[in-house]
Amino acid sequence: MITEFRCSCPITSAIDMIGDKWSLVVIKNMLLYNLKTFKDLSETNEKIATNILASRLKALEAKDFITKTKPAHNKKTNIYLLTDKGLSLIPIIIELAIWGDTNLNEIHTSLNRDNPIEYIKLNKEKFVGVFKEQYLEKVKAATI
Amino acid sequence: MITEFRCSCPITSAIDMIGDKWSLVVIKNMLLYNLKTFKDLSETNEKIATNILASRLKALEAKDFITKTKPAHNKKTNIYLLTDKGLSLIPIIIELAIWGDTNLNEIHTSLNRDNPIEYIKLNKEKFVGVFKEQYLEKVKAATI
DNA sequence: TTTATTGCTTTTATAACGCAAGTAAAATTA
DNA sequence: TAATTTTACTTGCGTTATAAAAGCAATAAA
Repeated sequence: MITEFRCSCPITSAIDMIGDKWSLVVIKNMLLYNLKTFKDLSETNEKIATNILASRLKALEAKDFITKTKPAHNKKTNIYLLTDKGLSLIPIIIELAIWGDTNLNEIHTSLNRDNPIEYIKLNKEKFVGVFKEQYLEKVKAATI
Repeated sequence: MITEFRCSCPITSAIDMIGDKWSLVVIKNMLLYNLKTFKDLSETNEKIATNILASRLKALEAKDFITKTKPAHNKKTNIYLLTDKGLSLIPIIIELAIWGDTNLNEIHTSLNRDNPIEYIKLNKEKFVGVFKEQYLEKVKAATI
């Protein structure tokens, strides 16, 4: 999967990089639910097919959004973690969350209302940092 | 093209609605360059195929992101305009612009540097309103 | 009245996605 | 230690989405 850029517009180019059906969904699940393994990521509500997940993880690693490492004590399980570049997508994910929450509740009645999205809306900038720190803290805690 | 929601996550659902390869690109071109006709939208740098454009405009109208009207004095040209719901995507588009500008310049050397994106970064919230007002003003000016 | 423009549709081809099954290596259980 | 399970994929094949090119009807301009 080679990323080809349609033109020199940064918006269109951003969509060329992460605007497919699955990339941001995978990154969201890593970020918000702290999912790290192939199995975890394959068992989410979105029900991604394993071949698609495999190809997407490979592409995300090639684009430096995630890293793939095997922990010393476990030769079987791969650990996928978000890089700084992956974390730089948080503002986009937050805007998608706000938009979805605000605009899709009428159409999509089964939308999840458990997220404290009102808080996020009022403090967007703050939550970019909050999400990033939370994620990095969880990663750190799991490593120790 | 029926939108089916993969699950009840607002982020995934937002992607289900506008996360295809073309929807946000078409909306961006309407918003930033004030493009209104099929011809205008088919002649952008992205070089969308006319069959894709036709299907995307139909879907965007069905989802209430745009309206399609024929002006009284011209029975040939259709005018496509963004609705309030279409304009509600501005924050997402802004984040994509900022992200693309910040992260893609090394990879994608031909990225357009003419946009005053540094201003936008420093005043995100303000520019959501600015873009919306600019668009509505242009539409209004063209109607009179 | 001829020609050009606009807004598409149709056709055909290719790429992406999705389901089901299979596989290999590691880890767990009997 | 052997058998089973788990994890992380790959493979094959059918379906859907996207793309390039051509065509066409209605309107507008010359």
